[in-house]
Amino acid sequence: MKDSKEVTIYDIAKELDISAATVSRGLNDHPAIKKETRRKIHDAARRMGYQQNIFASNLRKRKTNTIGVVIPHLNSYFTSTVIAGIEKVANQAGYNLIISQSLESVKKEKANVNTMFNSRVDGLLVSLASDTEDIDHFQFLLQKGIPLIFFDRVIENPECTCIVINNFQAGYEATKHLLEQGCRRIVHVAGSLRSSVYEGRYSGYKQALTDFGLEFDPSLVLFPDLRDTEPGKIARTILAMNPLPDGIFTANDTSAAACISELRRTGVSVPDDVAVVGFNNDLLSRVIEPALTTVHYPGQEMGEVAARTLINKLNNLPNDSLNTIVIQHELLVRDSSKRQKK
Amino acid sequence: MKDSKEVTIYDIAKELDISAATVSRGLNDHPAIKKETRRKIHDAARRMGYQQNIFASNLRKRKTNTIGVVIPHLNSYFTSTVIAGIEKVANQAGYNLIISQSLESVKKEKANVNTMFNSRVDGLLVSLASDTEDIDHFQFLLQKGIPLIFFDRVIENPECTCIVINNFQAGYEATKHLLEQGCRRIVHVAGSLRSSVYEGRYSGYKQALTDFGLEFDPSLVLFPDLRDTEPGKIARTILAMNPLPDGIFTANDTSAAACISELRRTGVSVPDDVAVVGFNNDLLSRVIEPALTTVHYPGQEMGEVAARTLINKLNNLPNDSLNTIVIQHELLVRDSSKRQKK
DNA sequence: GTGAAAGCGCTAACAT
DNA sequence: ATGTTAGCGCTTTCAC
Repeated sequence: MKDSKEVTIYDIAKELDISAATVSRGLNDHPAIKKETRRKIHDAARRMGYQQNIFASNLRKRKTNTIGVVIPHLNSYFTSTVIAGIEKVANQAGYNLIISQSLESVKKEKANVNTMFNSRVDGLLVSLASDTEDIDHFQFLLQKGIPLIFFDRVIENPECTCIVINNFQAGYEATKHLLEQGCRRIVHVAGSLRSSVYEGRYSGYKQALTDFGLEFDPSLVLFPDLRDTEPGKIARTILAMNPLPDGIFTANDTSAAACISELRRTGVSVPDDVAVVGFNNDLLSRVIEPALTTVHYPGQEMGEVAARTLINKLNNLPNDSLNTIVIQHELLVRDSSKRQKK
Repeated sequence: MKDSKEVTIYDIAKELDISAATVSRGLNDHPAIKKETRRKIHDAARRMGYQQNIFASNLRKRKTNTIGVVIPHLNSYFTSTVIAGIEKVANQAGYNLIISQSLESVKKEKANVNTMFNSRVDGLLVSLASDTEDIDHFQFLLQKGIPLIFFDRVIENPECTCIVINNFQAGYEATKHLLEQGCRRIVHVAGSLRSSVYEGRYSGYKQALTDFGLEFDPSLVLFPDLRDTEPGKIARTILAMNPLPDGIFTANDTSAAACISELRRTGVSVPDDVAVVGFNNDLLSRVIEPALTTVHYPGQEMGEVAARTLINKLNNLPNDSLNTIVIQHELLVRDSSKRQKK
């Protein structure tokens, strides 16, 4: 059971024989309070074990200094770097974070957004669930004047800023790289096309094929469940193809890694028989043999930019109010795709 | 800017010509309110765009229905499964979560705990930073009657429940397995011994050696920075050993994977020259070639148990008030350690 | 530079 | 089954 005796500013006021208002001001380092008085107040607060009641404060101020973050999943290297970035900027600016996962479900996404709204977050940073098809469930936030910023998995719209990488360009470069290595039959392991990031990578893939004068072959595009914990399934599908492809571009590193290990187990050489390019620059991309060519995805930076953009908006700063901010990605060429020129 | 006009229960009360108290009860589905009235209230609330003000509610109830979670790092498969487990149980019981990372620093851990305390969390779930040496900075919570539960990285103590796996036993089994595969010169890649989990694994390793009549050789134990992103460093240290070891037991999968790929790159065969066992059952353990023998670490379950224990405590349920709850681990034998009997 | 007083929006005794 | 009333602890306007 909690002690029912919480120390309040009234207790401190009584102790020091001053008013609660002065204590409140002193605690918040209001300039109108004498240094001496301020010191006394802080001392007493420490001595008496005072802890601010944030609820009372928030209730009164009608502001929470809290930013809500809604993401599809916590369990990826990318996500945790994004959050690290957000946290860094938010903490510096004196904001706290509430983080929640939608687990790739619009329904849970809606529920989370509502909870956050009820918690009166000052603003929201959102990366959409893969089955989110529109952003109607965010409209009420905008109407209430709560700033909203999308990052990574976004739906572009005139009302809120989006922070993204150029997935089209990245997919294009990845595919182009494979083509330049001599690949002509390139499988694409795609993610759900409802998600902006996967759609972009897929389109980039198609465009690169076209630019190299190759015909797009739908049978070479796979749409597995990228979250599937059973790796190898994708690889087996690919191995069953006849003729075998000579290149694979996957929309994430996990499935690329699964492909590589399964292919090699079956005696297929990577990169010589099949060259592989992944996406994300996950930790495992450097550990796997051969090291995986992949697209570096600057999570930390994306998080920092998103948070900074939101906080600027909260402070009504000029903010260059760009509608879409594109973060630079980078194709990291490693052994899994490096071939001798044929 | 936010609309200054928030809809309150008074607005609803006026609209329906009933009292605010009734509205409050209706909204919370208090049984004493007529179904009919309740329906009217809910309808009006929806129609008028009412949203509960959680701060007012928390302030009044002196309870937040929020659980704080403090963890060292968000970015591991294990951590995200733990959080998934916590979230599942917490949500079912109507609790919200605040998550914060200590980034392996006691200092940040302290700050986070204070913030959570100020946010009046009902209870706290904590996995300690690796440089945390005592739990003095949690004492004030206990004095204030805020229940506290440690999980995974714990310091055992009489006052709070700890949820752990038996790291000693797991380390013992891992080492014993290597010994049974014929290994006699086994390197242990350890984590910081200040952390309970790594200390346990290390002790288990030593005990197994002793039980097999082998002398413990301190020069075979490495203490690298397990968070180091430059894999291969550990492996190079091992490769420089003369004679080469014939087995490696690492305290996590990442470093095991790094070792395997570096060893093979240098032409050392895994498992025949060197057998490898990791720890965590990370996703990459199944992707790497050969598949990594590892200790399965039941994160989801640990999270569920931790949350349930805390919530029981919050509800003053019997709770079997065990001081330490041990979750079952499992050694998963895969190819990286399977040798022909010599 | 400090105090008095009102009120943020909600809940829960107590009363009816 | 519903209403009255009194706060929860804080901030802030206005007054001095």
